[in-house]
Amino acid sequence: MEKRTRIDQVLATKPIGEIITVKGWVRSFRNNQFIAVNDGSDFDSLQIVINRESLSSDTLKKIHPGAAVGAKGTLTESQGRGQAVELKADELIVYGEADPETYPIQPKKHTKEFLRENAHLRFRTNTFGAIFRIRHELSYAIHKFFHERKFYYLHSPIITASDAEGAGEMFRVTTLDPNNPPLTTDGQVDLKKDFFGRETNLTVSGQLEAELAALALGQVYTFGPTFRAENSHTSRHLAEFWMVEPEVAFNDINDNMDLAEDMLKYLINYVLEHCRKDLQFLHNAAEKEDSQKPKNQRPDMGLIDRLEFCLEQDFARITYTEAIDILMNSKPNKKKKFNYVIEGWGADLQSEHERYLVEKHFKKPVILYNYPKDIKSFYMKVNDDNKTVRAMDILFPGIGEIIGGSEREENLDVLKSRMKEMNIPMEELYWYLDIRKYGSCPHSGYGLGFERMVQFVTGMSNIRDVIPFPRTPGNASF
RNA sequence: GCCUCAAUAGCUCAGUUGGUUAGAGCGGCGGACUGUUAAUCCGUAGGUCCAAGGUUCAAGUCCUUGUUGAGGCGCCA
Repeated sequence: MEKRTRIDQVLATKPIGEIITVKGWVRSFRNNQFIAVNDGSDFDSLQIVINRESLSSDTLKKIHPGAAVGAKGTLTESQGRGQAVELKADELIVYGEADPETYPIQPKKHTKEFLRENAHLRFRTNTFGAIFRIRHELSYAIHKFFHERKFYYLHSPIITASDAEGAGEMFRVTTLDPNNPPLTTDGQVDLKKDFFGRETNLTVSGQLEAELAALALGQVYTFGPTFRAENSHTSRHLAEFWMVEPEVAFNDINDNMDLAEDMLKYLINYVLEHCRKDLQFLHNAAEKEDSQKPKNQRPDMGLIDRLEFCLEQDFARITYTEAIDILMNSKPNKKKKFNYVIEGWGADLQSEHERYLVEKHFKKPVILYNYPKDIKSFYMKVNDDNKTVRAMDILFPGIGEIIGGSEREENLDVLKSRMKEMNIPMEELYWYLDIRKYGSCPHSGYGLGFERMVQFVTGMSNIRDVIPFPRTPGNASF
């Protein structure tokens, strides 16, 4: 059969009267006559109208949802109502059958949980087609945003030797035989005999490496997989996820917040402009689902309205201290409705507090900054008050923390004493300290959880539904 | 890691105080149908009630343990 024309092109250009060939997968077969074929290039399918007499009954029997087909014929204006054009097929080939007795994706409503167990096939549904097209556009938009601003894409290593970052539990990387590892004379596993001659792990963050590059290239960003061996069971955690980490020399905490807010708005706007059909479907599907819920659990806004609202609003920017004041004076705190009642300054904010600030008090994205130094990482710049550090977290409705970042401590002595306080081994991170020794300067950066961004933009409540093959504790299928 | 809930047909679920042969919708299969929109109509098949143990005359239903899933918390992005 001839080369195919993509269905998105057919629908966009509508070359009526021309003979074209399309190839894709059957979504439905109606009235023994109409085949909805989707090739993934567009949310919409193309209706193929077959001539039953010209097809063998053998071929007809093979047309079922999920089958791969090719059709050649004349594009015509549709006589029916649901579509502008359709393809009158003269030839139809079934490339691959899909036995309806066993094919799990039938034209009916399936739950997200069921489709998650069939993650290899869920791309063929409307919902996941839309999600993964949007995921692509979003990752493209990230590169576009940074490229337009003269950032360099830095490929930070996946395998790292430092286990000193304190960013979470790590996955060990080894080629040693677990049943029979080489031992030292005192009976310990001899890591000198391991592949790299030392203990290695999968990266938990590209930040430290990004800092090295930023202090020469000026502004860089990483965008790659990140691994955390935390035993997290929530709808917003994965063991393998993708993170975007810009790092900019000479930026202070305020520049950092500006960059993050600009980026988030750019991404939201990009998706609104480029993924309209997919977004509209997800918007409608969510609306339908929400209408089943009790009134107090329904969101105030639909998906698209929520995204547009985010674009129009300046994000609220408040210090940790101001946040504590708001929370101390809040109804749920006074009435002890919080599981963790805020007693005073210094308390770590729980997700219920973050959710109150974002969803009840401000009702828009919130940037919290200047946290107590005791609850934050060693590399964050200590303020003059010597009590707080220039950390910032961006909180989104429904998602929680979507970005975490800071201005970095560029003063060698202060950094060293912070590392000492927090038991971070300095010898191992000599290269990180060298940056403060030679040509140190103020610099800032943050990490964006890419899947959390996809979650926000698609309105998916579970992070496992916005990554093709989710890795979570006890699950690495596919 | 902690807490809560769930598991019944391919899917989504119902199944009363423990009581005869386990129910529906969708999907499947067979048939009808040349303007359908997850088509419709008629007919039909389909079950190790998550697993193991226990209580009982009797367990889908009660108890214990385990497995898997969902939600919440912590860790964070």
